Amino acid sequence: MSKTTPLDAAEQSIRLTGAKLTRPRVLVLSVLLKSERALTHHEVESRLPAGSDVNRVTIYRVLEWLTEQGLAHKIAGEDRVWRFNAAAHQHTGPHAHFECSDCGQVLCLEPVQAKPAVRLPAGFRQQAVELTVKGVCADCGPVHGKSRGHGRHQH
Amino acid sequence: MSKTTPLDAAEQSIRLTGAKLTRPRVLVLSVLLKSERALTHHEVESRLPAGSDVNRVTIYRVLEWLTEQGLAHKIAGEDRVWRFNAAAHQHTGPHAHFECSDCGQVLCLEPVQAKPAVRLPAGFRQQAVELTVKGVCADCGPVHGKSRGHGRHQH
DNA sequence: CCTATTTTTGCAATTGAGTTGCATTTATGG
DNA sequence: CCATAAATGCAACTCAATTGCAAAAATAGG
Repeated sequence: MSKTTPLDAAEQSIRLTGAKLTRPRVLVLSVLLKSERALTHHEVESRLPAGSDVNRVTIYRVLEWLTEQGLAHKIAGEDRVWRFNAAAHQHTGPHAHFECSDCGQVLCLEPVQAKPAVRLPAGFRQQAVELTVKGVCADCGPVHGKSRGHGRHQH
Repeated sequence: MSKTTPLDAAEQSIRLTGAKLTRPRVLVLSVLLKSERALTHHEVESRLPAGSDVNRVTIYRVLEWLTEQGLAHKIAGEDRVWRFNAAAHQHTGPHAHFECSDCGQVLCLEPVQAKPAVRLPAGFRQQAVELTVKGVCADCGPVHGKSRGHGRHQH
């Protein structure tokens, strides 16, 4: 009953795509799997095991590839920076994200039940609905009393 | 009962801010007012009257300024390009956008009635909800029968 | 195990939206 | 008309992301 580590999970998922199993792919995917929120390219880079020495461009390409394979999900934030999260965290149906207007962090929210019907102009075809809640995350918000000692802003 | 032109409307709105009434501001705002959809910086630039000769940077700055003044609204698209539309088109309440996955065009949709309640994690504060419908716009969609003769894609 | 073949990587250079510093010009108040 | 604060124009810059191409893996087949 050994728990599967993110690394194992990553390796497994990548094998299933039929493409080559490479170190950068495994490492990047396992970084995504370990995070509960969507990560920027830089965040992924800095969370790679020390000395992994994976090229910047390779990270971009792996991230892109993971998205194509459906193993990751790509989110455009207000700061024009892509963020990625592992598809394991994905919900189907209408997708909801939270975006912090202070630090820019993005995370997936529970799927919404009441999918609001939107009226599209004639000739328009709907493919997906995305709901983004903007606000302030716990780290950036006003600390009333509790004083959690971190609050690292990213801007 | 002479109809107010976009130019007049633009001039009026800008006067009301109390700031200087300048040619670039009037021209840019009137371009936004004339468009029913959100425009990128480049679209604004190319729609300025021939020979207006307004600097690229000035357009950025005017667009930014209009947003600060509440005269325009800034939207981040999947293609990491800002789009702006005149605030006259704005609705209050939960905001809905349509984004074409083909040409990237963004436009405002009628406000949604059923604001879906989303459950945020503890410590998170909600400021705004934005609903984005992704799909294919009339110009990019399959032309079944009608054959409208334009369909200019932008990618 | 070794080699052929195809993918991936790494590196360097490039793109393109958006920004900044600073000198010059312009709108407006007196 | 003049002073002056505010905008503009210009050039250079930032920074995420992309591209071309040669070098380096990863699998398939022997």
